[in-house]
Amino acid sequence: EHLSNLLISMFGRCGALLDACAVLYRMPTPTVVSWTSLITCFVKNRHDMRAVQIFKDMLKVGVDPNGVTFLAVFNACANIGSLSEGRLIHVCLIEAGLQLDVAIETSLVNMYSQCNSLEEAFVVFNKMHLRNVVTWTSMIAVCARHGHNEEAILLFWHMQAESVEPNELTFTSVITACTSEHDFSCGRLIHILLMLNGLDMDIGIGTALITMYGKCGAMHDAVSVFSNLRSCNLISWTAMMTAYKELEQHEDCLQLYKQMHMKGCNPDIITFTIVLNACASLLAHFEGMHIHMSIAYFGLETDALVASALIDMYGKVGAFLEAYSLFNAVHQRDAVVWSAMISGCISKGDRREGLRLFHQMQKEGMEPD
RNA sequence: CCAUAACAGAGGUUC
Repeated sequence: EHLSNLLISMFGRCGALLDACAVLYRMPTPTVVSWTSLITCFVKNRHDMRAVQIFKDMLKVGVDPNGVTFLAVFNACANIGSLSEGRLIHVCLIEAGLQLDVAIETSLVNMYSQCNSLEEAFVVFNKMHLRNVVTWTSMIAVCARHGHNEEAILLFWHMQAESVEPNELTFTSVITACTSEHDFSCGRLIHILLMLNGLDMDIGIGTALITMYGKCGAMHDAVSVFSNLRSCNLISWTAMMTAYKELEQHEDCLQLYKQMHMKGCNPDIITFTIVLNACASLLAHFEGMHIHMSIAYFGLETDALVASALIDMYGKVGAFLEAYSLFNAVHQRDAVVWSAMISGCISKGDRREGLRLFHQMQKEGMEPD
């Protein structure tokens, strides 16, 4: 039956869920490992509701879950985001009377935070006797995601105090918290820690650092991190361009865009909006048109994000015909597309047209913000 | 030991 169990998880990896089920149903006496393998299959293929259902079937036929089963099923609850289901299975866990280990408790923490119950996540977290890097990182990331940045930063130092070694994920999460808090001194301190073990050249961490320094106005530091990066990808290029743009170094932003292009790295929606913003600030009509051509080449003209940046750029440089024709070509107009077009009219001095669009926007069911 | 926990980093208009 070890072979059958392996078969189940193998089918799961291939996405052949029906075959996985068939194997289990053909087994004379499926064990807890068989059931758990099947649940894991469904979770991996994002059929989380079904996974929970299978867990219940398993209980019904009298097979007792073990720790691994709970890991899988808490994962499913986390993906569904159903707090009531999660609590119910938490009760099952307690009733099962299993010896809790750090992995089970961490998956509980994660489940509660994914279900938006930071309080319950903390209750579990605070009760834990042993917390490893995954536990701490999970808690830090969750706090940052919920905007509890000070808490995330405090947790990081607490973790240091307990001599748990942070990893790449830990660092990116806590740096993100520093970014949102505009906490330059903490960010710099963490940067120093990173330089001690060479992780400051890691692309993910480096990108987070660039953004942190950019948001804190420390252009010099951002550039130095960028130039020390082990390698570059689209995200790190874009982060650096964003830093330049936000600190009003628009020429440098466009310069970097050209460099990226020369290195053969293709821009995406986010990159385009950033460089278009830079063009708008510089009133660089020609440069903007050039970028517009690239956007058309990639077929991204009617994307709402890109279109609003294009309309904004054309509006600011005074090219209203272009702005208008783009505006008319966008099918999914969100509030930002409308705002970009309306403020284009206003800055041109055409208040009447601006007002007309404002009313038309409401008529089309778009709420102004 | 046949199944085994966090999966992070760049985002547009106006303010």
